[in-house]
Amino acid sequence: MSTAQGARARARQEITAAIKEAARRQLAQEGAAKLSLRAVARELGMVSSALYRYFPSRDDLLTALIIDAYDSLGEAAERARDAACEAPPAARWIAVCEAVRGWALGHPHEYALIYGSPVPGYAAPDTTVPAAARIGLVLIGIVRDAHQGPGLTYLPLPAELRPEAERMAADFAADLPPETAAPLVAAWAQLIGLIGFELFGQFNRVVEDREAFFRHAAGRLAESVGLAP
Amino acid sequence: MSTAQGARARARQEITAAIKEAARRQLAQEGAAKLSLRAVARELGMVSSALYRYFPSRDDLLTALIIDAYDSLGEAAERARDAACEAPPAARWIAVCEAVRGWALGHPHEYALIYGSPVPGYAAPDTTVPAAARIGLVLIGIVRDAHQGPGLTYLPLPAELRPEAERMAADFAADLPPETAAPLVAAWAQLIGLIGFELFGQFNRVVEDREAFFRHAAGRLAESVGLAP
DNA sequence: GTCTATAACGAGATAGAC
DNA sequence: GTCTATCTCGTTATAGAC
Repeated sequence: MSTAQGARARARQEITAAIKEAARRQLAQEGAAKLSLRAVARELGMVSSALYRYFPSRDDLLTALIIDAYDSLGEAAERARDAACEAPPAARWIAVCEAVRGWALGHPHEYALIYGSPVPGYAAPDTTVPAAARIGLVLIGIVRDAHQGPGLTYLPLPAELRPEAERMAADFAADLPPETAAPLVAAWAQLIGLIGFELFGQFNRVVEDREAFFRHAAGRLAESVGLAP
Repeated sequence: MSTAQGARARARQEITAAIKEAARRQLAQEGAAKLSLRAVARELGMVSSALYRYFPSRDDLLTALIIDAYDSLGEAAERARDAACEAPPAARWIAVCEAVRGWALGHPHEYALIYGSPVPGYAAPDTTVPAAARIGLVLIGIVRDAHQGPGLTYLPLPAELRPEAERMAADFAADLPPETAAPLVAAWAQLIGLIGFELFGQFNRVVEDREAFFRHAAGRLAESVGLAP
């Protein structure tokens, strides 16, 4: 009986994975706005109503794809961090940035899904938050290591930012000085901005040697969060 | 006869403007991927084939919207620059950044059109390049003023970035030291990244006081391109 | 209980004849 | 420019296979 349940559960997982895979293909071809359950079902030789056993609605399928993308990106970042665990924090920071860029170049449509324009009529539920936070936690962790180890440099907080900085630090980096909270969040957004510009074509005819440019920018981001060069 | 032609030209311009306005409304509701000439025509009480007198294809309408958006953003940036022409370069830089953010918050769907995910099946033609460059020229101009006036500080170029930096400087900032080229381009991408994160909801539950956070980040971007604080 | 298939709904897009 | 016939879509109700 447990075998039968195991087999059923396995089949269910396989079909779920096949649905998501087909949906990702559709994502690449038509974009998230046009993701359609019927087209996914057609590609799998299923009937559209059968998909509702696996995803209660089209939006739930989208949510699953978003969570998968965040997790895939987070995993790539964590692997890069672990591979560079012997290096000083600034080098580890750069390695993680390059891993994020590498993931984005390898998964452009999933990148667009999570960091591109919102899908009209869709609002990501709170269940996406933990997956979305993974990459942020990796970046915070590197700064934390530097704070507990070789040291962190930071500029004094301007008065107008102090309340917000203290709130941010209390929320997600209670053990770090509040001076680092805003630069960290800004560096995170700026990292994604750099990658998005490359991915979405804004660097065409502007930046040629993208690797060298990005490595340098990532290094300056590391400095901006207080990591010693 | 010249009167008649003038009236005709005026009517044509008015209808063109009405079409773009309706298309922008559609953009806000359905997204760029689903922009359809038919829906635009319906909203205007026209027949879809009549639109082809004004825009040869859906892609041409999209291109016109993109150029308009870049121009609108560029104008906002230029106005902010001119309004702050008495202020020191760093303050002018921040004023321009805040104007860009203000424009984005006021025109989120046009922002998504130019800086968000690419529209599947659409490739922006070269005719969009001059409009897209306007905002960049404003930022470069501020750095140029600082270079010719109060002075600019910059770090030495790492060897691996020198060829690319010299190429970039020769392309769009021949009168500036090559050391500033890469930081300028990076700051431009990072500025858009910051704004995109706020606009697309990544700062939900992370940044509360968005104005203070952004002003601080813009100030640090100014420093990153060598403007004295 | 778990799944797939059929059929249908209301809404909307689309192609082509006229 | 108009009309119609035929597509698409998400979603649900229902029936039946395993």
